[in-house]
Amino acid sequence: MKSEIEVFREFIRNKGLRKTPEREQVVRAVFEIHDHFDVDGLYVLLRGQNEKISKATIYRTIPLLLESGLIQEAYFEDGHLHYEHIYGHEHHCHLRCLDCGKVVEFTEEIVKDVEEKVGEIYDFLVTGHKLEVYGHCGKCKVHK
Amino acid sequence: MKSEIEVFREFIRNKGLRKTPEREQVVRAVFEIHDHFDVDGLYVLLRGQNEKISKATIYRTIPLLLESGLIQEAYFEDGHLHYEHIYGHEHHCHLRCLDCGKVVEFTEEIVKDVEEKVGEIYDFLVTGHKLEVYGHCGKCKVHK
DNA sequence: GCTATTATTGCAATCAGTTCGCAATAAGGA
DNA sequence: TCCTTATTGCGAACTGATTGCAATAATAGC
Repeated sequence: MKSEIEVFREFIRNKGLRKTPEREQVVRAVFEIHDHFDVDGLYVLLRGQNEKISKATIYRTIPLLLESGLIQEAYFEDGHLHYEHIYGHEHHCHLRCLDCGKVVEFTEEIVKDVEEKVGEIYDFLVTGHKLEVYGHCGKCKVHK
Repeated sequence: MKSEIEVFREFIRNKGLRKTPEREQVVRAVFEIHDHFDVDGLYVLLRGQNEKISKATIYRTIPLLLESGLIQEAYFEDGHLHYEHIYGHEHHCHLRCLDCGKVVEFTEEIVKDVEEKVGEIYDFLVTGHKLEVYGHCGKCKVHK
């Protein structure tokens, strides 16, 4: 299996774009965070590692990461999008606590069947799905 | 079954808030749109009906509609959230075309089972879910 | 019904996240 | 190595959403 940086380089080359240290630093940072992240989180992480990079460049790199399939949008919260890297990870869904914001990941095979079924019925070439289950976690539901 | 405006009035009363024509106009508009909507859409609709209302008031009313269970967030697109009214509608999921943005609604009972199962495993009191399946619709997949 | 209290509204100012214009820089082909 | 031009960083600008405040109007009490 190719490493994420290899996948990225191949993507960049195929698009006729240029390989730059800034873009590769973003890729590295994204796969260093084993959790959901946002643009500011990446910025703080990279700056903390003494990398010279501007927020504008991170913003400009995100669409490349999405298009290359290395990351995907996870959810919208606190006024901005949060992402997660997906390359090399099996697909998973999110279980979110509406009170404390805690997010648990789980996998559920059966949703694949739903994808297939729905795709056939509505004549879609289905490429993926996003399932978020929400409610109140163990700690928070006590007070309800 | 209570009408949406009755549900809203009851909610407002229980919260000790005031019944105002502006808020009720928003409720009416929301249930007049049988599709996904955003704040600007509501604003344009109401202004087109010669209702005097400010965007600030619509923004301030949205959380009330969410809390009362009349609407829910549907998806984030074009830099802002889109909502849909849910009171009086059976739950449904979305199938979205990544190319043209077309959204089809479908219902799938089996996701209820997933909710229950996941809730038990992770000790959550599950209250709902959001499932979005995406891919390329009949028209758009031709060009792929 | 009238009055007093105070929640709500509308407006404009503000804020936060994101995008964009532009000059300086640097990647990569010739 | 040179040349072309994509990319970067900076700050300004933009967009959606929130907030402070004076004017307004909904309700509770009389």
